[in-house]
Amino acid sequence: MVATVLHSGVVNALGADIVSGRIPVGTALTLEGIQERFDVSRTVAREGMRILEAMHLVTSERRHGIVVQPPESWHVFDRRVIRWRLDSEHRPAQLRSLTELRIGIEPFAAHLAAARATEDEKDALRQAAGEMRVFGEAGRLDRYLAADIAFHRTVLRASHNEMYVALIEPVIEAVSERPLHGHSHAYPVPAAMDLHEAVMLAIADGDGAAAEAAMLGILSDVRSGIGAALHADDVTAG
Amino acid sequence: MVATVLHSGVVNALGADIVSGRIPVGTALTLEGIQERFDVSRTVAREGMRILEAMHLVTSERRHGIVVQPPESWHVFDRRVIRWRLDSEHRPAQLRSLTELRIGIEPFAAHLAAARATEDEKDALRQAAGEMRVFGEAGRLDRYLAADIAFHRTVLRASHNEMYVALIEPVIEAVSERPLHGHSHAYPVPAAMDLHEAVMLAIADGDGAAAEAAMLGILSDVRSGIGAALHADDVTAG
DNA sequence: TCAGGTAAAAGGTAGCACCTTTGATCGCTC
DNA sequence: GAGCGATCAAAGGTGCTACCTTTTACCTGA
Repeated sequence: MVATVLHSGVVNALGADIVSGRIPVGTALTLEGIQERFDVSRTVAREGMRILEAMHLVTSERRHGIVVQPPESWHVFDRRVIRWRLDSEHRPAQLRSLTELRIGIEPFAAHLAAARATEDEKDALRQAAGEMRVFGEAGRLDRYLAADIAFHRTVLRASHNEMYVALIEPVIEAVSERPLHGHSHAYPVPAAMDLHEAVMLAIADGDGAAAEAAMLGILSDVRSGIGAALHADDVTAG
Repeated sequence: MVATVLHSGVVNALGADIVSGRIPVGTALTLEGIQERFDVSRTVAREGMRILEAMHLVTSERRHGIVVQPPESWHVFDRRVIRWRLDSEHRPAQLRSLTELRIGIEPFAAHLAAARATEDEKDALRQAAGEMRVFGEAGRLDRYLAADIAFHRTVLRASHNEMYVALIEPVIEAVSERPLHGHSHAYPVPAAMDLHEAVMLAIADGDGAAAEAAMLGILSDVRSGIGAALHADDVTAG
């Protein structure tokens, strides 16, 4: 928490506290309280609050103080909000949300990639799929996972849609954590390698429908893993 | 642009300028320049910059000033960034991105909704689907569109995934603009009403696969509308 | 070519005036 | 005496000014 700039220390600490629920919704902070807690000047406290306000974690009103907002209004795609939730006890809920998001967007991202991938991106996909095969068969799990991550990252980038691109980090987070999501069978399976190869070939071939279908195949076991949580009652964030 | 708080005026003006490209990437602003342009104090200028910095529209470095960042680093899901892009000459590109996002997320949102919708949400879907039928057959286009919007909004909300919920406004924006996306045939068609009804019934019935399939049907003509733009070269944001 | 000086610009501090909202107190009426 | 409106003080964010500190790009000169 060594802050090159002071306000980022304030933001990180308070943001994590709010997102984790340690500071409950509705709590009214004051600038003076923040100044004292972090031993900073009013300016620093105010700039920190502006940042949290931009994330919709708090609102600031005269006479009312700085009021912690409910999760519904948070900017849940903000990198820092995601990070804070992953670092809190809400990590499982955050990973579930991310995985569901991934299930939604990856198939059509593959479709778009088939239409828009550059030669460089196609090369990167070929290499990633190849490495998954090689390291998967060799039992090199770490390298296999790295190739897997590179593959999915490249597909999203190759969609050339800035919103899909913006979701790369969150999706990668979900990909990396896959084993935690009820995905019980041994991790590198031949079927997965085949499917990644199919996605790669379809994208290289410009066949959007095939790329989408193959990506759906990759996600099918993630979907069944999520299935158990589908009727979960505690799906509200916070 | 009447700003109850001064810094929001600064943020809105500069944000729109940056996002539209009127202030090119790499431009270095200074606090002093901002103070003069908007006739505000240093405090206000700094707080405004903190907000733009939180959106990753600018970075602020000593000696360099406040440097405008490239579109890749923007927080493209920030409501204000989307709004500014929609209000700029990049509106078509933004709508295309949003429509592609919608195509990705709505089917699985329907799937999730089938598992998680509350009774109230199911009621809202029934009502929206019913109104689409009634107003569609009566030729009341405005009411038909309103019901359509309510329907899609409710499906996303019923997914009970905060990330899908956070995408409601952007998706609605795309839904409202559908006619602009090469969607050429007359707007309220019986097939659309049938499909919305099918989604509603599947969700009410808890049948995720059916809900997803029906939603894919709703999106099929949006997808064909996008098809023309699939190989567009100017897909980079900014 | 490298060392050191210089200055630009953000980072940070301090403190004041002001505005809005809240809520308590006071006084008037019935 | 009870209720109701007016007034006033305090809280706390908003905004401004002034000034010092720190970083670092860039220039100068050996």
